[in-house]
Amino acid sequence: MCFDPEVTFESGQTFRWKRFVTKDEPSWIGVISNYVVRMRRGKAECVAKLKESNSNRSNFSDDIANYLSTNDDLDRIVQSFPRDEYLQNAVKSFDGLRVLTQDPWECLISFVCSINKNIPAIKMMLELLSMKFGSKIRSSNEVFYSFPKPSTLAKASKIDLLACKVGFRWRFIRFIANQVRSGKLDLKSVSQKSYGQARDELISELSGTTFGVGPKVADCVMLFSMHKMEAFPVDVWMLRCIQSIYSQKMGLQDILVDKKSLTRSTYDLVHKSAHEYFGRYCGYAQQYLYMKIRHDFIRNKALV
DNA sequence: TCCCAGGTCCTAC
DNA sequence: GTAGGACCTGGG
Repeated sequence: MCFDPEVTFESGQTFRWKRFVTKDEPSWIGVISNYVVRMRRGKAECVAKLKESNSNRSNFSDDIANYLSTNDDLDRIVQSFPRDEYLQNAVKSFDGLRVLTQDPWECLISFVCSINKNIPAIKMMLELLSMKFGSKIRSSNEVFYSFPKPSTLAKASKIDLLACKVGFRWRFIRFIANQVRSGKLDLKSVSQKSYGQARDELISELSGTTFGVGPKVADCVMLFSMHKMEAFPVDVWMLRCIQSIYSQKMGLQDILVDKKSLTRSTYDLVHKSAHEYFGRYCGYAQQYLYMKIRHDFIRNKALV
């Protein structure tokens, strides 16, 4: 299986993995389902398990395989991409990148936290939320925290949420937690629907079941937890990427000129064009492009 | 001090 | 239907 934790865990799709270097081999520790997992290239090891978990209902290797989307045929996915130089270079540069299949609830709250924040700040918020509202999982020499449950966040106070540095997002978090806890928003049933239906259901204006979930956050949940490959989250980085590399190829040059953000209808138009241009696995293409445009931008900044 | 950050919501045209 | 401002807050 082609999997590089370094690339995958730093690709902005997940925020709670921590990097360690032991005996000059880097490893990553994070929480998947009820397990604390140490991940190395091609190897996953259970470090600790949540005591309250029901061992009959989950199996370590199955949970890991599902999380890492091991059924994805990366060769076939990459073969389906258009032969353009920028994307092909991205695929070469970020070999081992996988689109994960995360828990939809954790993924949804993570990307609600991402609104108008940079990655270090998102990591901090999620860490604080887990420490304050999650369950402790003890390994031999360290303590980890599971991601908080909907019922816990649903009854969290404004003050306690603000202590986790989530700012104005506290309303979104508590509202969504209540919808999930009450069953009005059933993420499992959403995940079983088609991309279009599932996405619509997550976006507040159509369903009324969420608040604080627009097209970008919904697309992240579609791609990073429900494995809908047609999703193509368009954030500020993808907008820069499309403006500088793809606007002509996609016929969007007039629409995107000087744009710094997207309206709902322009977002949908960009998504439609991206789906047509990159094909049925455009979600994977987006992830390679996201890595490359950020990498190029940071490198260019360093050269200035 | 100002600007920005893996956006969304609300208001005024 | 759409542009423009507000929104918490930490860091550069």
